[in-house]
Amino acid sequence: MKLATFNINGIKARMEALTAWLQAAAPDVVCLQEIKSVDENFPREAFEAMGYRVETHGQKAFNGVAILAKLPLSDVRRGLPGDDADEQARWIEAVVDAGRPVRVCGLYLPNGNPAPGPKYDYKLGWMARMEARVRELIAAEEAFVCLGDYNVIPQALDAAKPEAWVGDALYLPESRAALRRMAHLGLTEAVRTRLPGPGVYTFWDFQAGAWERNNGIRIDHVMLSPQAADRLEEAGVDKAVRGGDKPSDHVPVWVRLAA
DNA sequence: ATGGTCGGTCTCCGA
Repeated sequence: MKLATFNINGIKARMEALTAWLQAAAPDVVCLQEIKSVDENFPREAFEAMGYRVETHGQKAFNGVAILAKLPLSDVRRGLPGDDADEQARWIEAVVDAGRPVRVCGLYLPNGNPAPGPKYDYKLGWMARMEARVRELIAAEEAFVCLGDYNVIPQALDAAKPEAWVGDALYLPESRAALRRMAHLGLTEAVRTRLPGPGVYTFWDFQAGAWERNNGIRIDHVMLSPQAADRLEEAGVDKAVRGGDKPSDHVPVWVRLAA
């Protein structure tokens, strides 16, 4: 089973690039971030015609996540638990009903800039809530995968110019420590394991010729529960997508799990 | 060195 994550930065603007990649890469499951659409306006029929079930958790103009799956989905949940006042659409999960079921959690972790400040506080609070949900799922001892745009650069080797990110919310010690805490609960970061780097990036800014200069960072991650990590066969980053027509600033990241 | 680009929408904000 192939599972992928792709921050598309706007579904309307990305239909051509996204459908072309889906045809070529043929993931069984893909988690999308920054759909920037309410659920009613998401072009679900286009993906259903390609054989995907579609589950969205959107909002107007910003954020928004979705799961597309060629297999049946059950227990679909929208929103990260732990704060009923949080209206930002950044979390969706569902169980993929394969031969051996896998729970898929699609996430768009807050950017957090500028730091310090209320946006950074929200980021760290969100990560604490995610850790609480991960603890619940670990305790259940089921296979699950948390894929998405984490907006965290784990280590210096995950940035072409780490010195440029000092003081940024994506690279501050507290952000990296919060990500490490989830790893220490038993989650395996798939791309780190299979492509130990350096030079593996998933995001290149639209500005300042970042792509042409290969000034990238690795912030889109796939974290595997112990039961999912047992089944990890392969992980990859579809870097070439960044050089296509009307690209997102992120590229897809994927894993293949044994059936 | 420092300005530069997108997407969605309301003419600026978030990234």
